[in-house]
Amino acid sequence: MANKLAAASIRPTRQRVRIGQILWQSEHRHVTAEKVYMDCQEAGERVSLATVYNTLHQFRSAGLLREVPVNGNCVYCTNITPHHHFYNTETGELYDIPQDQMHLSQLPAPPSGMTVSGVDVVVRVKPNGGAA
Amino acid sequence: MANKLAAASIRPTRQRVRIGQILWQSEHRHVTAEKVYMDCQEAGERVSLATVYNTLHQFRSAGLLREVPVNGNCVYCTNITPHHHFYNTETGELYDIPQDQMHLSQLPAPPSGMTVSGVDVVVRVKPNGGAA
DNA sequence: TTCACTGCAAATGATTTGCAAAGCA
DNA sequence: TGCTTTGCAAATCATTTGCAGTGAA
Repeated sequence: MANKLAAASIRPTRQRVRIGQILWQSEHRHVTAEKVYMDCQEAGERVSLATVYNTLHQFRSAGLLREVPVNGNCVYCTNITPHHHFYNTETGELYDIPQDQMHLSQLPAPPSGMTVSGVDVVVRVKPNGGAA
Repeated sequence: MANKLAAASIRPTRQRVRIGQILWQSEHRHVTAEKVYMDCQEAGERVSLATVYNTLHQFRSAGLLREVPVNGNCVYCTNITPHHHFYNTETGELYDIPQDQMHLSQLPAPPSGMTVSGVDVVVRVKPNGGAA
């Protein structure tokens, strides 16, 4: 983990290493600052919320995390490979859509003077059993 | 305008009618509550910010407005026809992408028990002259 | 040792809410 | 007239920031 951070030019402090371990300990995850903070608490790690926010921002700036464009709170995705999301509008949960399961063709030309820096596709879904 | 609101089962109060006029007075627009509030002020209309927020929510619930999935503040789009957006990551501005200029194929099946209720595509762009 | 990082708590900004007064059907 | 809506300001919620103490190189 320290190497991973160092490779991204981020000084591997204890807090950052721990947060990194929590983020990438298992499968890809979708987290909020609050969630990471709680995970730290549970892991017995003493980290302040402010530091969690700072760290997530740094990780994102360094390209270690992706921010998912969903209204409301900041949600970060630990999967930085190209992919998209299903967004459960009832619960706010996110599920990955592997890139190869979605095809985007005919990307239009951006406004003049602009360069495309990324594309986010959010497929809104809702439980069909829930509301009649 | 009163008819439009009535058709959506929204009681056409003076404030709502005025807000509606401001929203749909011209071309399609992308607005925040704050923006609408300022427009009201300029138009000499006495409406409180809270009412603007409430009204925008109602209009959205009624399907008269679309919410654009961009992190940060709530942005509403007066164009409710299917379309997508360019998102200027430097300024936060949005530009419509007509539906026919973007093709989405192979929409993957949603998680079991879920129904797709909509798809949002946000193409992030940035000025290419800006930062070297 | 030095400068970056962290923690705390207060500050901020956007949005919501409670309650009394006013408006629409 | 009765019930909905509005307005104001205070309350919330998520996130950021200032500053003094702590830690990494």
